[in-house]
Amino acid sequence: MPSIEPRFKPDYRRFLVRAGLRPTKQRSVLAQLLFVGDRHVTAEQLHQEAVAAGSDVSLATVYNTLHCFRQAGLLREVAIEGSQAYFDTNTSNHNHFFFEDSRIVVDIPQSLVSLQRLPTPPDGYEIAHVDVVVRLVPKQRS
Amino acid sequence: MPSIEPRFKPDYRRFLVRAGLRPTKQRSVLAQLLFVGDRHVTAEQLHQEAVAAGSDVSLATVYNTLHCFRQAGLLREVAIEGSQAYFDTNTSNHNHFFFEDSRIVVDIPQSLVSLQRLPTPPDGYEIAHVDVVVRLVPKQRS
DNA sequence: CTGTGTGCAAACTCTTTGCATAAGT
DNA sequence: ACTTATGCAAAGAGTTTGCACACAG
Repeated sequence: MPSIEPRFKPDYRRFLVRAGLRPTKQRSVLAQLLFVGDRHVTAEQLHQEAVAAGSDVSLATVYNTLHCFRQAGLLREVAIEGSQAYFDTNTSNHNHFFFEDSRIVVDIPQSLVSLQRLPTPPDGYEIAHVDVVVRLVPKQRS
Repeated sequence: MPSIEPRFKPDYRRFLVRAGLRPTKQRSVLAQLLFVGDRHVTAEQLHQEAVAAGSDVSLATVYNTLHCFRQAGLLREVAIEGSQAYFDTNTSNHNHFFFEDSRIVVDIPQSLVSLQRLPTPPDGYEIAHVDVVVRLVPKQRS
């Protein structure tokens, strides 16, 4: 039986119910960690945060919950690095910086970049999403 | 001892030498399969093609060779789908369509899309590459 | 010959799954 | 009560690695 800190904000219970999800302790804790602004986390990161916060959620549940949130439209999964999945709490169509040294993902302020024109999708298809990732490396010398 | 079809074009041997790589049989075969235009392959795909072409290269060698080619600047690795790595024989800064149903990657003709302006990279960093992936799903109805 | 590449199998990482237990309504 | 979520451990996919053998120069 996991010892979940019972002092989670009840707001997140309502938040989950509104999204059509059962407000379990684990989901409340994870929601509380996730939806505090625009975040980009891996399952492993979120799991460690939850453990550090005193609630020993299992990694499998973190995965389940992330996919559950994704299906509910609360998160988007972004493919940036080969093997690891990043989950983005900002579900709108926006762009990302990726720091290749630290493997950190951050949003690019909306105004700083924009596509001049979208390509016409091939027949029978429509555009689901446009992902723009600007990959950054440390500058060589000054 | 793998039974490699000995009729690989010697051009690819020179091609590899020019890139600073030892022209082994396996590398020649893989180069011949890869560099016939703009291709986007996974390791598994390329391995199957090589086997189908009669040269039983091992999957490990396909991985080794792909990374070797990437380091030599002959390929670029594109992160599109969570788990699988796609290798792109077009190393220039261009854009991609990704068909989510068939998981196929194709280049977007250069002229069809362009970034209006690139964001200024944060201090100490420079832009290594900009990846634009336009994700396509089958259109709902006609 | 000498050094590098290859093949195999095992290891590894990230993710998913099956099943018994626990929690939500 | 009934249903759905959780936790664990095991399975799974994709990729990497270690080591003996083979090949290129």
